[in-house]
Amino acid sequence: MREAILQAALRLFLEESFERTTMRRIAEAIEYTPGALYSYFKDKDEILYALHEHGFSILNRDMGAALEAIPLSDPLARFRALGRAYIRFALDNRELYDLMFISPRTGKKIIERPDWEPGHRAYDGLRHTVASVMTHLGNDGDVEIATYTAWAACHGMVSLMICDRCAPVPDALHPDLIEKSFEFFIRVLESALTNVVTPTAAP
Amino acid sequence: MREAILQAALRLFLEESFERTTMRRIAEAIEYTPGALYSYFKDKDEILYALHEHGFSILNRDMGAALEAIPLSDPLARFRALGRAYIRFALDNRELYDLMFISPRTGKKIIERPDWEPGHRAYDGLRHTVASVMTHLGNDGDVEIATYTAWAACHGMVSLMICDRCAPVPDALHPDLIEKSFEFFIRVLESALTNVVTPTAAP
Amino acid sequence: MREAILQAALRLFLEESFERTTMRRIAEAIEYTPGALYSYFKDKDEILYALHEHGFSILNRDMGAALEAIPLSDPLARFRALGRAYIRFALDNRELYDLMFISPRTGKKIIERPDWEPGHRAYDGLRHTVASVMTHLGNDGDVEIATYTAWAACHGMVSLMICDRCAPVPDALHPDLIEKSFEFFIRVLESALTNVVTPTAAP
Amino acid sequence: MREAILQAALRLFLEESFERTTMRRIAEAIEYTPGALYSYFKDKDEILYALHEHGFSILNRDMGAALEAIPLSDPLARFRALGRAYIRFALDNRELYDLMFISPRTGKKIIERPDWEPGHRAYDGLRHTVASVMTHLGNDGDVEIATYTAWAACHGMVSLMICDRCAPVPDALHPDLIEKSFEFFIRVLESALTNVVTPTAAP
DNA sequence: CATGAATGAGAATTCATTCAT
DNA sequence: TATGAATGAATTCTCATTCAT
Repeated sequence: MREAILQAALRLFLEESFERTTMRRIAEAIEYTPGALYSYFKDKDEILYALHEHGFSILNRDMGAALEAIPLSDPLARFRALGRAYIRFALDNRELYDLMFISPRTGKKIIERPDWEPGHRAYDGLRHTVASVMTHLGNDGDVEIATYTAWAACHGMVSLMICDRCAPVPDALHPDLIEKSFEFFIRVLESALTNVVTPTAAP
Repeated sequence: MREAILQAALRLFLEESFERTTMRRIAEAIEYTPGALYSYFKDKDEILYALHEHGFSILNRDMGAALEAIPLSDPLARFRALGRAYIRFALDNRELYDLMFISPRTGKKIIERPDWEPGHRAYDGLRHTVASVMTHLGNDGDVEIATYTAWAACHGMVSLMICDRCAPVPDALHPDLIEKSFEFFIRVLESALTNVVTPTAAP
Repeated sequence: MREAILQAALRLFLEESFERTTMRRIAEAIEYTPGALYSYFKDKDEILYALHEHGFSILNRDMGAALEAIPLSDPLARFRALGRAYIRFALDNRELYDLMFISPRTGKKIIERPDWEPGHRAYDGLRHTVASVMTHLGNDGDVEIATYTAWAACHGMVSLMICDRCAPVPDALHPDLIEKSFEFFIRVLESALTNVVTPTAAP
Repeated sequence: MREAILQAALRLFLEESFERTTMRRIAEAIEYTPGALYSYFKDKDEILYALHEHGFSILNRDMGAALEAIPLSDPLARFRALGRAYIRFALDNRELYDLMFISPRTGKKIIERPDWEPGHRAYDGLRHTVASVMTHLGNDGDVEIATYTAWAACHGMVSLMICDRCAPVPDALHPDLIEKSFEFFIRVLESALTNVVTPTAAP
C-alpha cells in the first residue's frame, strides 16, 4: 500500500539521493511494477509531496519534543531549543530537508495548493515561541518579521552547508560552524530585543 | 562565440528554468547544432560553471558599487548597503542565484575545485566589511562566525523566497518581507554588537 | 521477447556487420522503440554477450554432434571431426565467430567475468579429445600445450580468412585452403606424436 | 607533414588504443586542426593504412634481422627464428598487430587493393624459409599449404592472446604459453616433415 | 489491484568530415 | 597549406507515464 511505497521511496531518498529516486527504482524496491505506483499516487510529484509531509511530521515531532522539557517561563530557552531541533533535523536528514525547503519540485506543488498545512504548522510553532520571547522581553515589535528572520537565519545556515557552499569559511571552523553561528545569532537577538530593537510593524 | 552560447544559456535559464536548460535547447536558441557547443565548452558543466562565474562577476560588481558611495567611516552603512545589494541581486536574478548558491550541480563542481575563487572573492568583501563594523563598535568577537551568520541570514531570506517557501508568512507582508527582515536583522546586529555580544572565538 | 531481440540483433550481425549493429537498428528491426530493449537487456553488452553465448551453444552442439558418429576407439578421427566442425562453424557464422573469438568488445566482458563458462566448456571438449589422442599414441607430453596449439592452429586458419588477410595465398588455393591446411596439420600432428615428440611439460 | 601525422597517430595507437585514435586526437597531438589532416590523407582509412604499412616495415625488418644471424645451411633454425620474431613483434606491438592482421577496418582496404604488397613481402619471406625447410628434409609436398599452416599457427597463438581469449588455459601457463606452444609446433613440424608427411599438392 | 509491455521524448556526447576563408 | 567553424548523423541510455489485459 501507500505506506510501503513511501517507505521505499524514503529509503532511496536517504540512502541514495534526491535525483536517484526514480519511479522505477521505487517500484523495484517494493518488488512491484512501476505502473502499480500509479494506483496509489497520481504521479511522481504526489509521492514527493507525501514524502515531504512525512518529513514535516518528523520535524514537528522533534520541535515539539524539544519544547516539552522547557518551562514556558523561559521563552528564550525554548527558542534556543527550537532552533537547535530544527538545525539538527536539517543536518541529520539532508535529502529530506532539501525536499522540504529547497527542491523546486516540491516548491511547485506547494504554490499550487491553497495552503501548505505542514509548513504552516511548523511555522506557527516558531511564531508562537518568538512571540513569547518578545513579550517576555517587553518588546512589542512585529512578530511576523522577527519570526521570518529567525527562520531565515537558521535556514540560511543549514542550507549553505547542505548545498556545499561553505568553502569560503575556513575548514577548521566547519564542524562547529552552525552551532556557533546559531549561538551567536540567538545571543544577538536576545541582547537586541532586550534593548528594545523592534521589528517594524506590518503596514 | 562563447558569448553567444552563454547569452543563450542565460536566457533559457532566466526564462525557463534551471532544469530545462539543455544542450539541445541552447543549440537551438543560437541556431546551431548541439555538437557545435562542444567546440567552446568541454561539457555542460563547463557552461554552467561559466554562467555561475558570470553571476559572480555581476554580484561582485554590484557589491563593489554599493560600497563605493559610502564612506569608510560608517561601516554599518556599508554593511547595510552590501546586504541590500546582495538581496537585490538575488531577487533580480533568481535562476542565476539558484545556480550560484543552491543548485547541487554547481555544488559538486565547487567541492571538486581546490578553491572556489568567485565565492571566496565575494565572501572576502563581506568579511572585511563585517570586521570593520565590529572594530567600529569595539567588539572583538570572532569575525568569521559573525560573517557566516550575516551571510546565512541574507541567504536564508532570499532562498526561502526563491524556492517558494514563504507561504506561511501572511501574503500582505510578502512585498516588503525581505527588506523589513533584513532591516530588523541589521538593527539587531548593531544593537547587540554595541552591547558587546561577542561571537565565540574559534578554538 | 528476448528471443525476438536476439534474432534481430543476430540478423543485423550477419547481414550487416558487427559495428553496424546498434541499439537503434535492432529496435527498428523489430519495430520497437530503442528504450524497449532495456526491459530485456541491461545494456548493449548484455545483448552482445547473449549473442555470444548463443554462438557457443551452436558451436558446442556442432562439436558434440561431430563426435557422436565416431567411436572412442579412434581418437584421431574424433579430433579430426572436432576440428572440422569448428572450422565449418567459423566459416558458416563469420560474424558470430568474430564476436566469440575476435571482437574486443566481448573480450572485455570476458576478462571481467570470474570464469568464461561457454569458452571453458568448448575448450574442455577439445582438451579431452586431444588427451585421448595422446594417450592413444603413447605420448605423455603436456596436454595443455598440445590443446592450445591445436586450437590456435584452427583459429589462425579461420580468423585470417574471416579477417580478409589471405591475399598473399594464391587465389586458386582459397577454396580448399583451410581444409587442406587443417588436413596437413592433423597428419603432421599424428606423425609427430607417434614419433614421440612431446609438448614440454608445464613447470 | 605526413610523417608527423603518422608519428602522432602511431603514438596514440600504441599508448592509447585502436578505438581511441580519432582524427581530432591526432590533430591535437601535432597541434593542428582536424581539417589539416585531410590535406595529407584522403580520409581516416588512409592514415590507418599507412600505419599498417609502417607496422609491416618493422615486421619485415625484424624478420630479416632474425634470419641474418643464421646460416642458410640450417633452415629449421631459420624457420624457428622467423616464427619467434613474428611472435615477439605481435606481443610487443599488440595494437599495431591488431591493425595489420585483425581489424576489419584495414581488412576492407586490403581487399579493395589489387595486391597487398606489405603482406605479400612478409609472406614471401616465410614461404621461402618454409620451402628451404622442406627441401632440406627431403619433403616435396605443397609449400603453399605448409606456409599457410605455419602462419596460421603463429597467428592463432598470438591473436587469441591479444584478443583476450586465453581464459580457458590455466593461468599458470600463460607466461610461457606461446613460447611453449610454438616450440611444440616447430618440433612437431620437423618430426613430421622428416617422416615425409607431405602437404597435399594444390589441384 | 497489478502486470507486462511499450512509448515517446529527451538526455549528453562523439565522430569523421566539409568548406569558406 | 591550414584554419576556424560548424554539420549531420549517430551513439547509448534514462525517465515518467500509459494502457490493455
